[in-house]
Amino acid sequence: MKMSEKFNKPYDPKQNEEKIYKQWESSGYFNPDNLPAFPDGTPREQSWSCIMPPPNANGSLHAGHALFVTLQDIFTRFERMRGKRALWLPGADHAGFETQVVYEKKLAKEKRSRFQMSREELYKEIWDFTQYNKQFMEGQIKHLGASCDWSREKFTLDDDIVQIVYDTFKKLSDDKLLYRGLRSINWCPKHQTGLSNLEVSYEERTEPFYYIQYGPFTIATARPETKFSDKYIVVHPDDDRYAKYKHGQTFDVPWINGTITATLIKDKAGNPEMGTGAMTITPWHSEIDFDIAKRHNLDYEQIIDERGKLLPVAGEFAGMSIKDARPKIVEKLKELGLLIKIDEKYEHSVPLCYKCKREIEPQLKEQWFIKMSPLANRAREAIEKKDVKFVTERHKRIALHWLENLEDWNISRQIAWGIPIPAKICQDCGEGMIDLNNDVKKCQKCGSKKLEKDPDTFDTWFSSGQWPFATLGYPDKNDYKEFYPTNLMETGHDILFFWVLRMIMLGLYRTNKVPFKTVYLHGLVRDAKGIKMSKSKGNVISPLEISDKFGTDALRMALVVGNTPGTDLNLDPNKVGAYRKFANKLWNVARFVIMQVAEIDNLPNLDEENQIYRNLQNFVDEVTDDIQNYRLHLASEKIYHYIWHTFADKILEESKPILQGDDKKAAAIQARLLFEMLKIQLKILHPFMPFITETIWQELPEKDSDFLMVAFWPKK
RNA sequence: GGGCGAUUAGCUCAGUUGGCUAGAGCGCCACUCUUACAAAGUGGAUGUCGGAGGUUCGAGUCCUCCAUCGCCCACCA
Repeated sequence: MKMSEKFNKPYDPKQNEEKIYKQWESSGYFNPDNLPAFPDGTPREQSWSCIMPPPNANGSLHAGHALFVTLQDIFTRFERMRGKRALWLPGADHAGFETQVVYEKKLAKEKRSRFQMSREELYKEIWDFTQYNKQFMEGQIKHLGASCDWSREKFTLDDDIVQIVYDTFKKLSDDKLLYRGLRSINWCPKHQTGLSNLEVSYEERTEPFYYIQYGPFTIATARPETKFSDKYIVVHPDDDRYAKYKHGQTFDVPWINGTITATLIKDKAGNPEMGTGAMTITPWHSEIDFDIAKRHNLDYEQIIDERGKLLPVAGEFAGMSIKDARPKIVEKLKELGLLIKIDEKYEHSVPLCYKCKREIEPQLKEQWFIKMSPLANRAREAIEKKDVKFVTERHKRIALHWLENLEDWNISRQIAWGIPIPAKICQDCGEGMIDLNNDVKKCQKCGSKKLEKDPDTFDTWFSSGQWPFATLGYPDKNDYKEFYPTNLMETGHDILFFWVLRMIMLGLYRTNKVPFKTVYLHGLVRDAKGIKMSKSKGNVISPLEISDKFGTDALRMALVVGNTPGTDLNLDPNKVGAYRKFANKLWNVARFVIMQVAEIDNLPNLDEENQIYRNLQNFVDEVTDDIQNYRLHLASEKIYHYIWHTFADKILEESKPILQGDDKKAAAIQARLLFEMLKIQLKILHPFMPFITETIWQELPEKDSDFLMVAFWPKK
């Protein structure tokens, strides 16, 4: 036997990785349907599946993507080697709002704006943009070694996916879990769309709190600019200070733009602890106020427009932005003698658009809402019964808590980029009607024929929340029957609420089964110093650059070793460098062992009773147990340590005298031992460092499968 | 206002159900170009495991309190 000439030193990842990936791809083994049978000829029967969280098709991969690709690939390769029909299904997400925001930034750079374009033009442009990104992204995922089945790849805007999403929408309506309602929603004045509660972030601010004379009352507010037409004053029914006034009593109140008639409302929403215990309400721009108005059947009026400017009701202030108007209004209140005092140290949290950080301006809008509590209750039950298990106990607790008091979910978005909501809106009475086949011609409520298509699109999470069963072809495709429920959902803990829990709720709702049996949540990938990566800070580490420099295998190890589930990880290039060294170490170990074997003509059989060999088998069992229990951080470190400090440092060193001694038979036996041990080590390391292990495997003079990728996991 | 996590070598972090004479990588010191490997090897220094109590034969690991940092949740006019 002779060593291949390309078995050079040191190990060069670039020379091998791309080539190996192409070989894997053309082998067809990423597709579970093509996997070879067991050595004794029995076919693979047990299935295992994982759906890839579809990356947003709006940019290149970041370190977080590299982490999930690595983790999921490890599990997939492990299960495949254990003889399962392993399916890892890849996809891409149109990522509605997120993508539109990215695209709007691009437009802004080009001095363009979406408000100068038709919806159709915008949609078309973003479509081309995502198609380009999607392709680019797939190449990057391949670069990271992902052994996913590309033949089953899905996009959230594929026709069959959209059809399933529409069916769910209809079913929710039939089951009375969907309604169209006028409600206060989180409106972003910049992006011109409503947002779900999850898409609002809060910031603690200290702002002035104004005490204003309102007839016989003193009210307190942080937002005087909303108060123009306030004509209801609300106090708690049990507030003694106001016991002398009666519910429904009216007062003539000198107000900002003249005298108005105010009505007293006694409602439990009034908080005696807050300010003076008396407040006026602005139902159009506050959810609480709107709820009060509904309870008492009060009038409401829009004060601020969608762009955050004051409407004509503001009189002389009309057309001004809130920010500009506030000090001027305060000035006028002062002139009118209505301003009593200002508390400068009022601390409260201000709702902001999670993308642009502008203040959310609540607006009343007709939107589609999903009633969450029935869905949430089922999800809680499934989690409590452990139909869905969480690898990290604390995320389970967080999940259960979140599911306890879920508000209804606004799934309407006023953006072009997304799945259009299949509905018509009556222009006369405002009734919204589901219209899957474009055959609703007149209003089901008032009979009017003036119907318009609902211009809105779905919240992107409404469609991605159906991803597991939709990608597998619910309800009748073979993949659905075989692979659903999936085994593993691996994703970032930051989208536990956005995605994971929505999938559990919608999955249970649609299929009566949980969408996945186990949830593994990883943390955020930060930079070497533990600072969150961001483009503005300029500390973004590109996984592709790191991979080019150190090799994908090294990057993968750096992402896994010491990275406990759910905890944030600092990605330090030095750490990646350490695993490049390890790759080189393994390379040289393999060279040495193959060199020894190459000098022997007839290798004897392995002595399976050999103690060193048995120790390795025990070690394999331990590592197998770690992987099965999602302790990749331990498994990877142990394998690293075994290969370097047990096998290379001790076993190989102690073998040298035997190998080079006079007893040729003993040398041959020892060579066989080392060779078999090398193969086992390659196998158990393969899920973590697939490229180098496969490269070495293909240089072996004797192997038990054409590709290491489909070799069988060692066991006693 | 509620909840959660972290605090271990100079730095970044592991340490699964209590058994650790506490580990890894990087960094540091000394010596070695010994044909698997200088992207290496051999040897070495460095820690009252945030603080105070407690449970235990035994605690980095469990309990209580405290301190510092970080995160999440919550319709506080």
